[in-house]
Amino acid sequence: MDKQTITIYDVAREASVSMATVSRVVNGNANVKPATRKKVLDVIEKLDYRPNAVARGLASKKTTTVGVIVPDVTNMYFASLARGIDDVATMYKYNIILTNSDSNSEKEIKVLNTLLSKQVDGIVFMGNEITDQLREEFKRTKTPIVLAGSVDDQDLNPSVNIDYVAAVQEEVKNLIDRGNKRVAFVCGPLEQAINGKYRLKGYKQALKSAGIPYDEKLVFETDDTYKTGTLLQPALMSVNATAAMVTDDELAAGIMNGMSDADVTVPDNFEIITSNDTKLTEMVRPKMSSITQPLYDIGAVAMRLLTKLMNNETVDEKNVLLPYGLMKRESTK
Amino acid sequence: MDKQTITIYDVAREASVSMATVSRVVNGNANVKPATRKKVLDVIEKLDYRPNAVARGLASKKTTTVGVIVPDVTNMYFASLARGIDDVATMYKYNIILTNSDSNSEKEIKVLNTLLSKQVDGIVFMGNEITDQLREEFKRTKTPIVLAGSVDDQDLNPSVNIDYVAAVQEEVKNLIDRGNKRVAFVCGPLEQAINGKYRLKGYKQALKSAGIPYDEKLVFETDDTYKTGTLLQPALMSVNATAAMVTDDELAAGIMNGMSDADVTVPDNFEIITSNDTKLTEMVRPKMSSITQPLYDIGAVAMRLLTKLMNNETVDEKNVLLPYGLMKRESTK
DNA sequence: CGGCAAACTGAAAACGTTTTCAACTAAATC
DNA sequence: GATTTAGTTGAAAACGTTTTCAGTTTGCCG
Repeated sequence: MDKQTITIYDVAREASVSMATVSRVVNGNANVKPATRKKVLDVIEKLDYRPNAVARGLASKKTTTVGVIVPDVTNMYFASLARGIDDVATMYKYNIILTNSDSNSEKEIKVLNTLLSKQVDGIVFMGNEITDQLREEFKRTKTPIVLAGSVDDQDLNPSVNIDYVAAVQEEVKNLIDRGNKRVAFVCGPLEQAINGKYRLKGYKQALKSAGIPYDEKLVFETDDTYKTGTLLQPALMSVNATAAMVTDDELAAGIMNGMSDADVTVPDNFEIITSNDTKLTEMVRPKMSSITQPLYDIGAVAMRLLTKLMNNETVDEKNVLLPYGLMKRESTK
Repeated sequence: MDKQTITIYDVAREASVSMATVSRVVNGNANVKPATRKKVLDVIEKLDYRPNAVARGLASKKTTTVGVIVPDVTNMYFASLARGIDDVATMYKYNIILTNSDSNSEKEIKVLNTLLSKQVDGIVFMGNEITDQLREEFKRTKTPIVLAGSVDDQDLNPSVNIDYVAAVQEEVKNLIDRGNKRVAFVCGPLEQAINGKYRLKGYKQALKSAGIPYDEKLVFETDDTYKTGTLLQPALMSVNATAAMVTDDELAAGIMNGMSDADVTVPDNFEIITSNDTKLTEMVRPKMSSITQPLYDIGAVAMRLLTKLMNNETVDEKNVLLPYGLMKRESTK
């Protein structure tokens, strides 16, 4: 199937110049006489010539395409980041190849390699369990990779995040200060550094500051889904938890609805704080109090950082921490 | 920046064969002696050779990449479709370049052209207002384009949808049968054929069958956002509506919460039916009754259809209608 | 009006594959 | 053992750009 019929050569012939000149005007090179430029431009218009980006990519070794690896676009958290990434990518004339990994390390590696084979100029990676093997692959390539909303406990790659430890610590402290002696920590897989290393650390620190002993029974490791959340009420009650710090909005919404369905009123009899501040927090009743993260900006800043890396500009700070906030809504007292 | 150092030529030299042979084994061509194949494969392994997809694309005129144009990935409806698309794309060894258009016709045209310049093998388009100019661009290219969850009133492009007219008609009929004399129709922009031509038609037909005159005051044209929904309660009350057929889940959630906030209980004093059956319908309280659409499948089937088109296979049905359903939850009596 | 720098232009070599075509080898047929 | 045939292989030409380098204008100065 012929996608493209008109080449730079056709334009050159029609305009009685060389391909080199056509290439120059297409690329906005200054060294072209205005008259020549106009002539070429007219022919381009007339022939409806559209440069072939593949050929261009081969010749220039730049594809103006970046890869984006995301666990699941269907998750609002990642969708927001992806949107931020695409917007600044577009701003800098890049396109994104978006791939879903389902946080499956095998898929991640596979997809990383197909992205590299497609010669992307850079990669934004989201996903929180960075296996040794994946880390090796990261190291092996010269293509810049930045992590967005994702932490690697060994800070090898540039990244954009918020300070998860501090944010969780602060919120859990508030919960404790309000009289909750037994605060549950409901999270996604603990193997993911963001949960097992960072957020859990914040939780423990808050406990410690308040002189409350850490009780493993209060830690609920889940799969981060709404459905799972809805089923958690009995377990939460059985350990006498009166509040929960939850690491995912959908999960938190599930818990909240599970509570309501069991006639446990939120926040009077159970307080809930969630972590991602997606728009879901406002759509649900009661509205969920949350750590606020600039989701869109995390993506946007990550992509901006990547453009610098791709241009070999020096970056002052490799691991960016964006400010977080605490938004009190109706799921806390 | 050198992304790739090892070429097919290096492999050829190291294995003492020609590049043609290496190309053959890489592409699984049968005409290679097993011994040779093994030798080449070993060298590939040893050198960690990874074929350059850009060069391949130039030589073969196939990029194994498809473009996906979406109004906004952040909208769960489109995110679900996108996920379906990506999954079957991956299944058929394609990658997707994902771009957000914000339903802006200018952006759509621009993005379409950059996708074509990148030589994508096909395009999945989502967006409901297909301007004449866009339609022209569609016609001009030989690259196959399929519409997913999007209708063009002139059925020029292959598409995958549900029968919006019938679905809305059926739901509105149910509302009327349950005694609602004044059913509002709350929708996104009427210029979008899916609203102005299809859904509205279903609404009118239901009215007509029931012998109820069409009242323009009951039609609320909005921008499809949650926020707008929350503000709609007074207007809805002022026209004495007792139920609403809503064309977007977030919008519907907004309306519902707006009602609750004004102490109008749903469904006792106001019934709501929504249209997209995203997971939001279940997360909100009361859960929203909805037309069910196989969102993921619409994307998946669209992509599958596209693969056929890209292979020049004959397709039996160009405009696919997937089955819809009606899911009663708690926002209707 | 000769000379020189600056501005402009073109020829041709990359870029890393696929693909065609011809040539070669080994097996099969008679 | 000669001939055919099928199975393997390699040389080289595409694919559509960018980029280098050398060459040609042009404009300006004295």
